[in-house]
Amino acid sequence: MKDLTAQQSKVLNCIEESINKTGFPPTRAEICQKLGFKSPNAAESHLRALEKKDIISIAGGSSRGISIKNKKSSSGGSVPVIGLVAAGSATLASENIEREINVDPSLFSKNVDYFLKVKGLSMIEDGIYEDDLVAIHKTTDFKNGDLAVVRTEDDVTLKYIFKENHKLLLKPANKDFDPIHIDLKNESAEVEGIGVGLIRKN
Amino acid sequence: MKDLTAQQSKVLNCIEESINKTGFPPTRAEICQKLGFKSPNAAESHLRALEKKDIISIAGGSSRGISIKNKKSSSGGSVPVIGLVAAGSATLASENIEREINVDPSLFSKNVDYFLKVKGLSMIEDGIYEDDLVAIHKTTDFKNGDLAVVRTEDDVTLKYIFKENHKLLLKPANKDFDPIHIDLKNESAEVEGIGVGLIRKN
DNA sequence: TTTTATACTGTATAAATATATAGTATTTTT
DNA sequence: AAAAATACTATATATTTATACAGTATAAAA
Repeated sequence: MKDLTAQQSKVLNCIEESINKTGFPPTRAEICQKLGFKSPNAAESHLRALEKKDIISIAGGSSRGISIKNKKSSSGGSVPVIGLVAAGSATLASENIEREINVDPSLFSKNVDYFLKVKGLSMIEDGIYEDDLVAIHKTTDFKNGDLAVVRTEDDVTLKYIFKENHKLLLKPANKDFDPIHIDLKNESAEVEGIGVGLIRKN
Repeated sequence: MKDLTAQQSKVLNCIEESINKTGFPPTRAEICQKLGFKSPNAAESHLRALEKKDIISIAGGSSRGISIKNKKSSSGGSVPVIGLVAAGSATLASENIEREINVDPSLFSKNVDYFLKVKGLSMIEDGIYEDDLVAIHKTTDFKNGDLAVVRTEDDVTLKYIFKENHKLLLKPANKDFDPIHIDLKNESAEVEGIGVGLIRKN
């Protein structure tokens, strides 16, 4: 999905606020009043930009004809939290799920299938701490440098991944930890997913 | 609650249908069209009856200004995201809100009033990066060592806070940044809230 | 470099809309 | 039996509202 500009976000937010508060979408003039614009065309053009980006739809020829597209279901997505130790086997089996949390699926760039609770300090230099919840998008695809959940023959680990031909490099972000080199000719390794975000509880 | 007549129920149903289908309430004319009335006043008087029975409210002087009363509370926890630059003034004013995200309120230890989008690298050594969203619980209370949103005379900043008598220490987590010392006898500073969590989007 | 997108002000107007007024008729409540 | 509510048609109009057109200016993309 295309990113919204700061102003477009404000307009979108203004629409949401209006619907929540009054029960119906705002007029151009109301958007202008709330955001301090002096011309109705300021609102109009932002609305058209949002429409172009498929965020809202505008019913032609009717007042307040704005509706927000792909509204998520009320409860939002419930996403399981899994301990890193357990991530190896049947990842999403219920016995591995520590809890479920509700998150806005639109929060992260890609769909989040589960949160991985981080153990150890191997990624600490890049701001990933013990007990942080790393949002994982399940996929076997990755680009070099992605943060990946990798299942090796005897472990599951969260590292930066680099692949060159049959050689896999799993690189930690901690100088006290050594990178892991895997030769796919001799050993097996599978990418379970990539990290697309992080949640930390203080 | 007073009972609705058959016609009033039809009109109410028509309103609900319109909101579900289009995202906004109907006009008088649209109600007439759907229910086969030939005069806009037919719809009007039914609406006034529904208003009198406290089923709906009608916003005077605005089109489609119908809203159905006692609706369920809106989506779970919708929490605004605010840029650090804007955090100073009218913090939660709509023009400062970049977007809203839905989060599980139980996710963090304390109630989250807003997310602060981090600017700069002053907390990078403790895993708080630029554009991270720090979950802020609005309060003026704090303990020494808390991560606090502090409004000084000319800035708003996110730092570790330590207070001893009239002296305030705002400590960054980056050796390239100097701690800020504030003598409350000479300068003013206010704690706007404390950080209770963090969300990062990759 | 040119084009496209963003981000507005300012003015104007056709169309959409709420809303008042004047009726008629039936049903329900007091 | 009278008053009030219901349930409409019909017409009119002030206001709201969407929307087009003409500009200016800046930033980003091609």
